[in-house]
Amino acid sequence: MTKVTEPETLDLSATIQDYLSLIYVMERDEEPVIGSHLAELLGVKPPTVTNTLKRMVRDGLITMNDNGTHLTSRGWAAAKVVMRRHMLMEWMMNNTLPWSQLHSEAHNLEHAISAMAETALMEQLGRPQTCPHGNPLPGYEDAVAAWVPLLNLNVGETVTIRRVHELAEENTELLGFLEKNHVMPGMQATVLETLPFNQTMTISIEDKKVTLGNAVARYIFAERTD
Amino acid sequence: MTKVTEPETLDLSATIQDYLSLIYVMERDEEPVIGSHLAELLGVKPPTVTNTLKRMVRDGLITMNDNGTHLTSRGWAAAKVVMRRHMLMEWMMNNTLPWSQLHSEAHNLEHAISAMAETALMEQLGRPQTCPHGNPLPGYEDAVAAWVPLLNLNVGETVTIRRVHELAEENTELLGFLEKNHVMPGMQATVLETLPFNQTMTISIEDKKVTLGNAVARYIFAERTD
DNA sequence: GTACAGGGTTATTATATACTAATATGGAAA
DNA sequence: TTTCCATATTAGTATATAATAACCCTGTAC
Repeated sequence: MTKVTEPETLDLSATIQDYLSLIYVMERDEEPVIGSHLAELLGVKPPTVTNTLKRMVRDGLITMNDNGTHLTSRGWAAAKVVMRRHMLMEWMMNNTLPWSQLHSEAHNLEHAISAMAETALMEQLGRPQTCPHGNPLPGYEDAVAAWVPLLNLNVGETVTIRRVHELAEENTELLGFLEKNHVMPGMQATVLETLPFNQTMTISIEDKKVTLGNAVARYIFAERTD
Repeated sequence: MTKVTEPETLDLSATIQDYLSLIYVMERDEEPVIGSHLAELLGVKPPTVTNTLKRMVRDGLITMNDNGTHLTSRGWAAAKVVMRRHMLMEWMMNNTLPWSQLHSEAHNLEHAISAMAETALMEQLGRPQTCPHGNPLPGYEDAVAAWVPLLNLNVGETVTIRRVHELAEENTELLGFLEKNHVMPGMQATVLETLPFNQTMTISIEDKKVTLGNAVARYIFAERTD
């Protein structure tokens, strides 16, 4: 059992926490941190991002140089707290709201929960290793490492859906579509057809066909069942 | 069953929501709304209150004139939403945190919960009429009208504790003291002694004596059991 | 009547967060 | 080479929220 050594209190605005969690995901996935991408994802204009990132550098949360933009150790620690709180809030609302709405609800709640509630919830929920979308809690990346994007599967393969990536979670409409079609962790799926030239693939879940765009199929992970 | 007609979305900052709930309690209890009291309760300086109240007038949430400061109908509606969300969040955390910490946790969560989650929780919790401290949800003031302040009781009376008033809830230390001494809704209490000259009264709960200051006893309500 | 207390305000400043408009820059396309 | 696109930045402005310093009422106590 990994010892949790993250800061108890998070004296950061909701805005900064939002920046931190996005940068966290990019860094974790070894993607470059691009300001205009942040602007897009955060729904603000690029100058706002420039400005805010400057404050984050000033406050020792990130560094910016030729090497790109990266979290400092302080930034990592804070970002982990935000991510974990987000995921715990998703679990907390799991019996109250539909799966496709957990993310957006938790996105607000994550900034409002105390360290004490975080700790109590972690226990109460049985120390989960993933969120309800299958994304790993900080420190449990290994638990999801073996799952592969649907996009990488071949026709005929049967798998268990395990994970819908954070970046796909940002799109509530998409989540609703996935939920309606049972493209959710735990469901059994078979690849029926791939149409690379069309940028789509079709899978079958519970005897229903679903066609997914490749951009989406890249962000859904499954466990091979061989 | 009263039909709930409050606005679905609450496009107000956490700050404004805080002002609204304090003013709501004052208005509900027919106390005057005094700016410096707000400053005290909110932990800000009076000029800040002046400023913020001006914005609230501008935004049609309150009126200020010779008649005093009062909620508009829009202000009432918004304040009721905030109050209800606060109380629902207290119930939501009720199995996770100790009673004395529900209030401060919910104080943050209340600004983060969506209308949809509010509705779902209301049902899931069985449409409660009070919060875990016994304060009435907006529209259910009648449910608590018969309860009397401990301060009004006579020596020898045995009652059931029913309510710790919102203004007492603001003091987490006090709540901890009350919890430790079982001064909580549902507990049986007997008045042992009143010392008006000393501004205290002593009650007994579960065979333990507790002495309360009158300022506190005024804010704790009980049900007479005759 | 003076003085003080309680309540409230104005004026000024600061910070975080956002915007628009304009500019810079590196590489890819024409 | 010239143009264009993606990216980032600077300059200037706005709003909500806070602070401090200073001042203004209106009673009440003495």
